[in-house]
Amino acid sequence: MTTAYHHTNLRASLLAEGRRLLLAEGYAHFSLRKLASVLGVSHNAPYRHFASREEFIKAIVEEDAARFDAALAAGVEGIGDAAERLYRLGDAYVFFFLDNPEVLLLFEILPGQVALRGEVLASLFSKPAPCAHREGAMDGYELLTDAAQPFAGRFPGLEKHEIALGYWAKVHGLASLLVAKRGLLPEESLRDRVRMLVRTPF
Amino acid sequence: MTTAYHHTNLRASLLAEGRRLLLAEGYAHFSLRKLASVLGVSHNAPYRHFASREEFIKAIVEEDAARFDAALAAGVEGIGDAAERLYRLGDAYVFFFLDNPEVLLLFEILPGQVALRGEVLASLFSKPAPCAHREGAMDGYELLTDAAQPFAGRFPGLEKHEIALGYWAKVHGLASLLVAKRGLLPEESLRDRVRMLVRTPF
DNA sequence: CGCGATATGTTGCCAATGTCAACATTCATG
DNA sequence: CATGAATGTTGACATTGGCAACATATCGCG
Repeated sequence: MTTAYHHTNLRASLLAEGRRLLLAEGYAHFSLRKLASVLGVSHNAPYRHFASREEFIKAIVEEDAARFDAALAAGVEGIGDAAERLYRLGDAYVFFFLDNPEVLLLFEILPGQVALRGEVLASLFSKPAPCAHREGAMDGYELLTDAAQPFAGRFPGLEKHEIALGYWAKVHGLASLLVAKRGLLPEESLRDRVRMLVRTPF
Repeated sequence: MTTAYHHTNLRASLLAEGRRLLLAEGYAHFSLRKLASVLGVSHNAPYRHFASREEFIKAIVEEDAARFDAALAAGVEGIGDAAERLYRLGDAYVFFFLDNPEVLLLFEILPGQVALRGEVLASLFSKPAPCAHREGAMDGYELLTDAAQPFAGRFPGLEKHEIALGYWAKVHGLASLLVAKRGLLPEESLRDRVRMLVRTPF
């Protein structure tokens, strides 16, 4: 099989080793040629699988985005109550980045991606086309605003929509800050503290 | 003066034009040589002022960090009340990035910088060495935790420190989300809405 | 004023890199 | 087995970051 020519799954190897190299060397110093040489293939082999360096890095990030999506989906699986679903989504969001801080770095590498990645979140802040989704699917925007509903009365100046935004800003900001600066919360009780913060009304 | 040799303030020109190029071409495709040629100097002229491409980009970001600091400082100038100072800091934080969205992109370019830049914020999440500051200076950490004090009673599970963290996460997240996705809030009432959100207790 | 040190800018050079084109090998499918 | 599609290789080229050596301007100091 591995005839020294066909590398039996170069694409996968490139992605795996590429992620490691990318994180080790940093975006600026990462090079496709180095990657190719590490895998023992010619400097142009990667171009049979990816159109350019840029596209290759995008592919790596896309893999992580899929894992991220899966984690969010898993976090709310089987939860019926709207508010609880929201909280679980918040947990999953922060925990995923705490468990995979390098993914946040990768997300930030791609210009304009910041940390709104993931199919689930994509719909979170865009009013969905009416019923364009599969029926059972979670709709991020409705999920958020529904969960925000009970609090709407408590903050007279704010609409439901804005409460949802404020809430999600907190969740996103927590992930961002906690990853950027370790030690803001004691490591041993970190997850409990995050759960607490995520569940603090607004 | 401008004898075609000495460019009478190459350093400043490099920084100004460099920022434009960096934002136009993106981090990956920005090159010192292109910059030099745009300014009509030799490809090595920039190296008389900056040690490397990396250092050059850092210098650009540093300029913005200074402006950012200034904006934060200006935002709380003359405000005595602790809570109001906190809110003003939140306003200034979000507004600065709304007014200068490209700066957030630049901050994110540098690995590990995320958006905790600025001298003011640097102290925000690090317990300051006791009295290592000039007396009159604002101390971010105390500022935050002091302002959070009144709310501590309302959230039994959370310490003052954590309330402050949650609050700042919201502010930071707001800036991040609003810059990443324009149109989340209506443009005309944007600033008022932000002020409202920043002033919502926790 | 003059002169030397220093700052600033230039030219030449090199290795590393992204990417294209042409070619080679293997695989799959009839 | 033959032939075209995948997959991998070699060679070439322009661009780039960065070093070294050199040129010119500026400035301090006698």
